[in-house]
Amino acid sequence: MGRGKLEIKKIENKTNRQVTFSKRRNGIMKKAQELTVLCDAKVSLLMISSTHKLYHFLSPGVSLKKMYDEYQKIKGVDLWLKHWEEMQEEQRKMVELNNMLRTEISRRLGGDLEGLTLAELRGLQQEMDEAITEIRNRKYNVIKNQTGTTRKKVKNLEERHGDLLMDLEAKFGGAQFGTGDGEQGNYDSASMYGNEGAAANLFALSLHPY
Amino acid sequence: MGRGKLEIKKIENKTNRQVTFSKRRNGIMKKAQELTVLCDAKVSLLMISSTHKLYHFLSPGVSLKKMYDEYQKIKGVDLWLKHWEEMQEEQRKMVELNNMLRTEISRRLGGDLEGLTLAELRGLQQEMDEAITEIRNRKYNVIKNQTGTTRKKVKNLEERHGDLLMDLEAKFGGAQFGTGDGEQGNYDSASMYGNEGAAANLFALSLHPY
DNA sequence: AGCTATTTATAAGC
DNA sequence: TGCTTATAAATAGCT
Repeated sequence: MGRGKLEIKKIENKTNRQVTFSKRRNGIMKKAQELTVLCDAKVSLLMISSTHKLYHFLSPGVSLKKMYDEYQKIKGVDLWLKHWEEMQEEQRKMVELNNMLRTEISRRLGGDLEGLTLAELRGLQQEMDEAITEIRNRKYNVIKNQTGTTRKKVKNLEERHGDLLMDLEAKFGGAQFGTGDGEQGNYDSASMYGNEGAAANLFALSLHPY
Repeated sequence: MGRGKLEIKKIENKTNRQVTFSKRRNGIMKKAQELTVLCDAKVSLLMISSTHKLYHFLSPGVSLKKMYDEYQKIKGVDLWLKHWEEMQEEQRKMVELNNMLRTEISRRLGGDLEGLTLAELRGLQQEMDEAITEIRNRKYNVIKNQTGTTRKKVKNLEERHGDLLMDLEAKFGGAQFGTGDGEQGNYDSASMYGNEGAAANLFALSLHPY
């Protein structure tokens, strides 16, 4: 209706579209209101414009929630409950996964070993031995790349000392050389080049269940 | 519009009211559809007749719940939305925690070590060394308590062999004796007492982010 | 459910 | 946005 017939397809001119939205919005709201009064009907009308503004009509004496409840009763699906339950299930799975991860860590800290078979224990130990090799390599790598602007000579000494330690540890594959009291002093002097702090708490993650 | 002007007030004649509802219902649905297409708007239209029948229109690509959410956001928060957001926040925290746990495990498998300082690496290695001692003890404990109804003699032999291995490993603090190929056969024979299977997959937890 | 005289809604222009 | 007006659409009352 109007001066010319309008084809029902998206109005590309933005201003035009907004004007038409405004006019038709009022029109449809009036229709909704009339339907409510004339036919004693309950109407809920929500409209969101392309500019994300919301307009709505709701028959007097009804709440939007009641309308949706009726809708759900008739359609047989409780939208809220469905979403709620899906979310809870997701949460449950995540807690479960979380606990598995905690157990994994705990085992790598020497706990939670009771349920494991011999083969499992052996696998675990092997994994950890291999990992320790990685950590040891990384450790010496850090020492080597320690960048101090001063005391370069000390650094070089430590580097050579580090190489020596690495050789020893590689030969015996054990932890004694990396963590014993014997070279504690040497490592601390390496730490002085910028890596002080935080170490004690880094792995203090609580292992209690969520 | 029509043969005569209609006053906007409830139509008392029941049949007439139903007919008018039917006609106008179609009209308003068409209007909603046109508004959707012409103006690129999202429209939700629910109508419940005086005979409790429900009719509705919903713009394509929109869910009723989304419309409702937007409405609630603008009109003020109701309990559902509040709970919903709380739940999402909880979920977010859990994902974060999960990723921290994964990193912890990954580090204990020899990965993700790049960001760590020397002191942190040293702490990590020490933790793992101590844990391995626990695992080793547990391992020999399992061997000792292996309960077989038959082949007791073999068990005893293995027990003694286990003690010997424990002594050796304790002396050198390394993994060579616990995981090398050398005694693989002996350990497998211990496994025969009832702990077969599952070992290979136990620690195969995926480490990809949730 | 059709028909159609009439009322309404609204497109285009200002 | 608001007003005007020519014209398209919707529909009341009837069958």
